[in-house]
Amino acid sequence: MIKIFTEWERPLAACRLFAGVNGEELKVMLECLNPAVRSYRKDEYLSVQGDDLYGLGVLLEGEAMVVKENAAGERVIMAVLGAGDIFGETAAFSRAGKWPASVVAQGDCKAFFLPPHKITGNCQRQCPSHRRLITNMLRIVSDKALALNKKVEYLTIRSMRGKISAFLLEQYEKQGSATFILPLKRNEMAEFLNVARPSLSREMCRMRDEGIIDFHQSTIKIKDLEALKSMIE
Amino acid sequence: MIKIFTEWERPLAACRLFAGVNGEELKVMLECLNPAVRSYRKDEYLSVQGDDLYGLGVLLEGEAMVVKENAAGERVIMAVLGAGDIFGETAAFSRAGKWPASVVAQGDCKAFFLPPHKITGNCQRQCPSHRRLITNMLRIVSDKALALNKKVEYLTIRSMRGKISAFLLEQYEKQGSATFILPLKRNEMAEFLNVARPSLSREMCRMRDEGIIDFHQSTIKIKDLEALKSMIE
DNA sequence: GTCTCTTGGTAACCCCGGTTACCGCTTTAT
DNA sequence: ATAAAGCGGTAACCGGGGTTACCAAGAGAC
Repeated sequence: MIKIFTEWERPLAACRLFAGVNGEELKVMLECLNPAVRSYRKDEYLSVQGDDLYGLGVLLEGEAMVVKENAAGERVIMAVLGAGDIFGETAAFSRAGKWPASVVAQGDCKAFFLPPHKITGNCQRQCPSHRRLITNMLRIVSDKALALNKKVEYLTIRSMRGKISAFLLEQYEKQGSATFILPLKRNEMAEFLNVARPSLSREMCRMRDEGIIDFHQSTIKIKDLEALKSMIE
Repeated sequence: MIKIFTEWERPLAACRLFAGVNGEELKVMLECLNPAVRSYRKDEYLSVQGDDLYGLGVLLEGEAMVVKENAAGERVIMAVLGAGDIFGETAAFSRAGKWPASVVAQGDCKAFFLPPHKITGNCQRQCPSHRRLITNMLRIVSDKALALNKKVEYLTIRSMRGKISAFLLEQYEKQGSATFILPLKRNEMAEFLNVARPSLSREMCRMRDEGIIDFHQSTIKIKDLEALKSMIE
């Protein structure tokens, strides 16, 4: 499968699963792993929540969204994936053999899937970096768990102001400026925070009227940082 | 550290970190890992949210609670630990070097901590089972992530009836009988579901009045399973 | 025994935020 | 260019559930 290596060298090099593995070794390992690349169109499902999971997913091209549907049928955005990102990593190595969430293509996508035993098992050729895969996975899954922890933090905030403030503060810290672009549209942001879209609009406008923030479309400006921080309580 | 092995053989054998490692090998590995055992009294903190994390925790004796405090100061119960359970596993192998939650002793406890490099690094003695530790960790952390996913599912249910129903149904499935004992007191259950305690009482009583459930203290009986299931929506 | 602490049921109040519906603006398709 | 779809602000309505406060029943402690 040298084709995979040459055609998607960049996303693979960026993939955290292969972190610390140099080009030549990566080529050897890919032959060893021998994954099958599949193509998807916009809005097509790379995986469906509840379906049997036979391997860890690696996104080579395009953008996809991890979406969780709860018992009430409400959709909650879990993550947005880009080229080189992996998905299904939590379920692949645990007891449950089902997809805990769905992955939907946001545009045309290409991806491949790796059965977990290809990562944890000893490969016949004894690739020197094979062991590296396991420790990489350990780190990836740990980070994932930590991100979920963060998600729980958001969800346990009871008031909407609190959620909005926590979200804006995180974006502010991530982007480093008091004026920044929201990475999500209103309905996506509402979905992420698990609130109703009109309620979100209403509350954000109130906060604007009170002089705490200012915004225009996706451009947002924090005017009163301290007030924002105190909102979380 | 043979003392550790002989004194806590049972909890260590039950510990998922050492799953698949037989007694003799375990003894050798413990000498290699050389952990320091620490004691705690009831209500003492084994770890404090936000503090620097220097290692993965292993509970040898007693019972402890993993508690997360959000920005609003509300406490949310994340898990209850028993002898042989580990904690801090998510944070230990990720980038963040801080405890994402606190661990509080529910009674007198004993525990030890293992720096992550002792698990992922090559040990000088080349213990045959050392590699096993890493794959065990991978599975443990994956399960953890999946459990957090479950937690997120609870939290994304908007109505209180839905939360109560989901919780009772899970207990019902776990305990296998329509009549069972709730593992949490009312205030703990309220904390777990992230709702106010009086509101929980009120709603449970309504459900009783409607003939869906019946209860007395911690003993609860599901009278109308179908009705309960339909509540989640 | 009585005192105190914990646990859990109850009721009144009222606010936050979900629901619905509508409208104007922007983007994309044909 | 015009239609169609998506996005986001606004307003009225009202109910779920948070808050507070009080009380009753157990559970230890002494």
